[in-house]
Amino acid sequence: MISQKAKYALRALVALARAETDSEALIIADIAERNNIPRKFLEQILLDLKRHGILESRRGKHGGYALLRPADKITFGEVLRIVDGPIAPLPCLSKIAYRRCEDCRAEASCEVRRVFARVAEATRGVLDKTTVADAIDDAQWSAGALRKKAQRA
Amino acid sequence: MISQKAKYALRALVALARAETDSEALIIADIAERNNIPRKFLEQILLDLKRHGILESRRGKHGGYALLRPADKITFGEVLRIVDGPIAPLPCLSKIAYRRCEDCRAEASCEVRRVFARVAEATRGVLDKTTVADAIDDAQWSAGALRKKAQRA
DNA sequence: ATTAAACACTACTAGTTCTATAGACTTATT
DNA sequence: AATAAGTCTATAGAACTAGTAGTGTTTAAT
Repeated sequence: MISQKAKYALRALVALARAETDSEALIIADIAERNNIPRKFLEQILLDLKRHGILESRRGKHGGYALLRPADKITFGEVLRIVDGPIAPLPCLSKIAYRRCEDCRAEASCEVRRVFARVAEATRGVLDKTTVADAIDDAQWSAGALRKKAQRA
Repeated sequence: MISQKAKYALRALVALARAETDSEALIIADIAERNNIPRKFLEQILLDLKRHGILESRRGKHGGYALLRPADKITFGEVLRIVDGPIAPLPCLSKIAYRRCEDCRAEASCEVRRVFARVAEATRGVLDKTTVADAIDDAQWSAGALRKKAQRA
């Protein structure tokens, strides 16, 4: 399960990506209210995303948040790693924070690790390839439209 | 990240599956010691797996634990659901414990949900198809042996 | 019948993480 | 100067994690 925080972060990014189209900046209070996110909690999240190079902000009147990069350059995986930490199912499989499983006798021959290496690969295959822009596109498509994407790709 | 408990459970099952070949029962203390698992903690875990139809046990002298089903009928997914609860990355995507995301305005059009539905599918694709027997086989194979499995399948 | 070996069950706990909330501060606009 | 917005730090309750402890029950060997 991803955290509530990650869910909020991703919802906020989707909202900001939609606003991007009209090149308007959004203020925290609006994002929070429109997406059922506790305002003060969202403040921390957006600030964190800013510090990690996902968002930019302006203070004062007419301030607000906007994407720093285009929505098709922000992957779910990147956001998740910032907000929730490693995606890997085991510490010994993490790219960003490798840690040996202290109680594991021999990592190289660990059966559990081998299976979860495949899990990690599968989830990264989705998360590191799916961008915020993709998520918005998906939502606009009806069932039949999936064919069209396949054709384009 | 899966819990430490799940890691212990899977390691214990691998040990039991290996013992199965020689049709011997293993006692908790041995499994614990040989796999670096706290003994009393493991007791709880194995008991839970027994209650869920994965293991059988005998009490008293010459007692111990054994797999109730053959190792190729026990999937990682099943074990994980018993020990850690739902595998799904969002409550609204869980098969065994569906729960609406309370703060979500419209589930059907939720962009985050759509992306994680693909993640869920990918991880289930591995976890529900990989058995304890597979895990042991994998570990015995050298690199080239992967080809052989593909041929068999 | 006793004893020892093993599983069965319940309760508890220290530490950590999650999900916020609160409040003071800084910056920009009007 | 007043107001609207983001920035930063601290705190706190609830839930979860990873155990530990202790007692009870069953089985087999003597």
